[in-house]
Amino acid sequence: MHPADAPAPMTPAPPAAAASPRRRDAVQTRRLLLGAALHRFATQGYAATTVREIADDAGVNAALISRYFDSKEGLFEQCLTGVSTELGTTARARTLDEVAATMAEQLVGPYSAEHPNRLVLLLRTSGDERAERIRLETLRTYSLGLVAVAGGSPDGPGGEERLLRAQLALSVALGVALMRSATALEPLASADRDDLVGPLRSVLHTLLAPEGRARG
Amino acid sequence: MHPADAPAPMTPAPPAAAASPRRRDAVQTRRLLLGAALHRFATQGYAATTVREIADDAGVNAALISRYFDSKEGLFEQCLTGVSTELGTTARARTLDEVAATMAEQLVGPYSAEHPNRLVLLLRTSGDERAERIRLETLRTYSLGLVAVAGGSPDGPGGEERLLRAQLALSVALGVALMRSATALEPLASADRDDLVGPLRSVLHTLLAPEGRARG
DNA sequence: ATTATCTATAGATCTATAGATAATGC
DNA sequence: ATTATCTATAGATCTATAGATAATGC
Repeated sequence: MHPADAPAPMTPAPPAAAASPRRRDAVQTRRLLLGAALHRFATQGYAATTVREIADDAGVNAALISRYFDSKEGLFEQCLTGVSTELGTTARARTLDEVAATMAEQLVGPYSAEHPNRLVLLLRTSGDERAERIRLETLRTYSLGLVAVAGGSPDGPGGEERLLRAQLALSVALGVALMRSATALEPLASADRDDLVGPLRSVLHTLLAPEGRARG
Repeated sequence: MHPADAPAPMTPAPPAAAASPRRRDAVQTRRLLLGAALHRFATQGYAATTVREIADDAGVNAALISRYFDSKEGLFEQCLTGVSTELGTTARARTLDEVAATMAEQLVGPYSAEHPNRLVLLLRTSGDERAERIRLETLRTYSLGLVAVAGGSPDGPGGEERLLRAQLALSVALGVALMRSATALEPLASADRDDLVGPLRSVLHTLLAPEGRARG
């Protein structure tokens, strides 16, 4: 009931039955760790999360984080990479309305509630240079994509302003994501897809639509 | 030049001259600690910040944090309280355009660049219950204020949607603040007041203006 | 004498890792 | 024999605090 307390492990963990034999599946273990890490890092941030928490959530031993990801830092980096490619795949929207719909879904997600939005990971920092580059590159690509969907170009006259506006639009999505993840402010915290899609559409059109069509 | 590296101390610190005698000003020390803490907590978050960093920035001994604020947690709480009252005082805007102007100024601030926006503190969590309450209350008050400025009421038919939209508007400001503080995404990161105020105004009107006037 | 400040440190983490244990494959 | 997993722990923090030091006021 208290979403901040104990994020359920990705898998109900060893069902505590008669001492089940050791699981022994490197691929699955890697997956479980990534999932648990994504959740913790997104919810609490990098520094506030311990490798022990992640391992416990995943139901495996903490030493395996070093084994499979070298370090906590390496695990964080892999989480970022995951979100980045995931975003790349999702970016199929061809119109601003589709972008709004996608954003709304990402905000509410199959995740949310217990499972926070993966987007917020793009606002979490670890201090690591390499992670920083991944994050920046992802945001840059995303905002350039927005400019393209809006039918503009980031070059030429007015291009920089279009890019700025796209980044502001992106800030909206990330801001909402973080607000929902970091606060219990109602009604925002429990707004559903349909509550969000309308306002998001308006904002996207206002910021990005070619002049003269501010409202969808 | 690297804003993330070494946030300049609030005061050039002991000018390293011939061993100056101990400063001895409790009020000033408290102020210096609060300022340094605000900066660090906003930039790095609670967990990633050490009391030692804060004390060094302020140019005083770390033990004084316990003395004047009981604990790191107490210091964080005081920072939040500060931002909260500061926001209360600023909230003099009577129109959406004034709100946009205020937001733009807060985003660029007398702070920014080296000094990050204080707003982002509202998205930083420490896990402490009391801090959480302060934060939530501040956000609630702010969003209710936005509804009022827009000439609406949070009660009655459509009231909840107006409140949701106000919270989305607030998310925009906080999202932009955090983006600028956490990433070097250009042109957003170095946009100035004038670059921001126009788009912000559009967004505020879109989200909050009484029907029919989407654009300023 | 009072009180602001600093020194030194106890106690509690937290990450990373060396080496032991236990499944699986041959 | 190989390799996934776990145990145990070294070493590096980090916070909080007891008690020493140094300004100021009387």
